Amino acid sequence: MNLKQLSEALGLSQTTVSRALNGYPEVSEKTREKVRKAALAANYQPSKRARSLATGRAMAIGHVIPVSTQQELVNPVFGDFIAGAGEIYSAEGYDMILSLVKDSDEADFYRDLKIKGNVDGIIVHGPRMADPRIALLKELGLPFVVHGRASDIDLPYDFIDVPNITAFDQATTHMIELGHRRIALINGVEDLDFACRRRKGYERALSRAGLRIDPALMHSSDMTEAYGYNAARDMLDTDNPPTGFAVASMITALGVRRAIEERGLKTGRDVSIVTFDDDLSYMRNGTQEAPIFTAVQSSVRDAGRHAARMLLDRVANPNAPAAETMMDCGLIIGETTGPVPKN
Amino acid sequence: MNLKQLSEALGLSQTTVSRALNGYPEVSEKTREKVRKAALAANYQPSKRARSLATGRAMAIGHVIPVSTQQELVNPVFGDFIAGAGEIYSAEGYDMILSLVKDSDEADFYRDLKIKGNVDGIIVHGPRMADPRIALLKELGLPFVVHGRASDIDLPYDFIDVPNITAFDQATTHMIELGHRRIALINGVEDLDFACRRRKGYERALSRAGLRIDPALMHSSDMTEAYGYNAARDMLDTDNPPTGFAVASMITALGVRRAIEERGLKTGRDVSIVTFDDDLSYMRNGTQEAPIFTAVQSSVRDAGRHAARMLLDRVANPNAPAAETMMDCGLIIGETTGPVPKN
DNA sequence: AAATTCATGCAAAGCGCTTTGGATTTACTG
DNA sequence: CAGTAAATCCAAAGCGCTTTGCATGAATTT
Repeated sequence: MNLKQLSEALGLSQTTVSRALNGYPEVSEKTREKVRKAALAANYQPSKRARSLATGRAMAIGHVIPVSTQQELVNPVFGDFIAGAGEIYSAEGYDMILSLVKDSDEADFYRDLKIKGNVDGIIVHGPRMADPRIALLKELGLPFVVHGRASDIDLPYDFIDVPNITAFDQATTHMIELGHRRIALINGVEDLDFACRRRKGYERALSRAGLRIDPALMHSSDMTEAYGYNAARDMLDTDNPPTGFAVASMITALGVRRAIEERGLKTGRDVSIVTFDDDLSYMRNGTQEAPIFTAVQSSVRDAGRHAARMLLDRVANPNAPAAETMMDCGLIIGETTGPVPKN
Repeated sequence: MNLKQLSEALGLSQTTVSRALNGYPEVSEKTREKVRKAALAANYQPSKRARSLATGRAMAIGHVIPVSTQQELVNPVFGDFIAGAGEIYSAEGYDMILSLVKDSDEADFYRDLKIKGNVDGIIVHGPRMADPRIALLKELGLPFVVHGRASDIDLPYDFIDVPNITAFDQATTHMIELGHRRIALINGVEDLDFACRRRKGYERALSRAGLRIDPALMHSSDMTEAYGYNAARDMLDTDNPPTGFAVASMITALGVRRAIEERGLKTGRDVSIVTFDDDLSYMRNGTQEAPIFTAVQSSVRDAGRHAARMLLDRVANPNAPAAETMMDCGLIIGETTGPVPKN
């Protein structure tokens, strides 16, 4: 059933039927109601393809997920971010198009995306320091919102981020206040902007407390469970092990805990952990029960919702001034931190 | 730059240019080469919208991800599955459209998908027992591949699955052979087909060994970390605790381990765990280093790749006989299992 | 009653591509 | 060299929708 058939069945022109269905004022309420009923009865849905060709709007948003070439790692936060964004899209009648792109050939990919015109806008994931994508997208005129931020960029652009510096300052300071002096940082890959900021926050807290920044205590890699385990194990097995860990993700923190427990130590008593917690749906920490990990927490799902709204606004209004959203990020105290042990 | 402009610039008709670019034989190699070069130089890409309207093919595959209404839980395996599938799609020029749908209004959703025509086929995720979606999709004539399987359905349909029964039989038998007699099952939600099968495998192994099937040792819920912890804790705190756990996902198994260690017990010595392991990229178990968890393992990313290929085949050839693919699933021995402790 | 506005509906022109059916040119046969 | 087949290209008709520009008749005003 298409428009033509429906309009013939109704004895109306395609124009009128189309207008009736799309809420244009040039059609009487009586006709509109009649058309609506007929459409419902005939199970009529306008073809997305035809519609978007005619309107020039794709009614779709692209999510471009960079896949790090070495590891082929998919960041576990994407699932929840996308779930959040998807809620908004489907409420607004937008499709979500997902593309996983090797970080090597991203530039071409964006260019093609614009030309092929199958999306109205995109969400940029995993921004790096001074990320070149931002200038490119601006130049292409393809609406976008960055999930995260890219430092050292002059252009104004839309982004939504968590206060990473503050968060890791807070996390580190919390341990400092508990008496910890040797605090390790188990960070993500530091050409990613968020990781860089977390490191800055960590360093700021140490400096404020007059503590030395020790490169031997700072690690940076893809945030897997194994990485957390390995990094923690190596540091714990030295002569002068850290008593606290600031960790960039729950998954990695689980690995850290594994290393701690394996050494016969007790997390929270012998060694403390504060982690960043994206509030992943299958790994809730304190949302339904008492928190396990002491953590700086911010819901990535909420971020997804918010980012989607920002992008749809941008699509609707390309010339509005750039919007910058900062998510809330609170320290929640769980069982993985405690006063530094005396010895 | 569109077809018309390009063809005018070349002094050729749109037909010829289109044919040249799409590899039709009616155009000389010389012309084709000339056209190709011009297209490249002008950065020409055919509009996806227009093309799919003309051809009737959307060049897009839909992934419909059911979101359980209570928990709003996104199964962490989707990320990797989609990463695998995405590789294939992009190699074949297909887009991937993701939709998260509340399991309540799925039927309508599929119907609309077909009518609106924005996908050529879909992957069905999270099949339940006797899942009604399969009959519906057959009836709609929308090509699909099921990730998993739905029991009790007579119709032939394409699916890719892991041998869940065998896998959990094997996992359970492994512990039985180590002397365990009280083995708990920490399963997913059992109206999902895969969970039901895993339970069958578990029960089969127990029965074969002449062990009693004890409902008190069988739990079923959304596979979160907290669920694993809670279920294990409750059972371990009884008078007659299990000495082994068969667990349906790594995430949940992490929770089980947490409960074990918290009780001052050592995993693998005092209590054993065998888990199902989807080989998630951020939680590798034995792929790069010695395995931590004893597990029945099957790469969900590979499954994604394979499912995508199956679906594209189906789209190309709607009347081929139904294809059923069974993934490999091997038991890998890690450190979380050991002989039952004597006491 | 004539002049003006408003409400309602229509025909037709795109949107940018693919593809059908034909026309024209070139190459090949006997 | 005429006659046929093959190669090469083109004009134009869709695909299913939105939207522009008009036409019609009803309602309102003077």
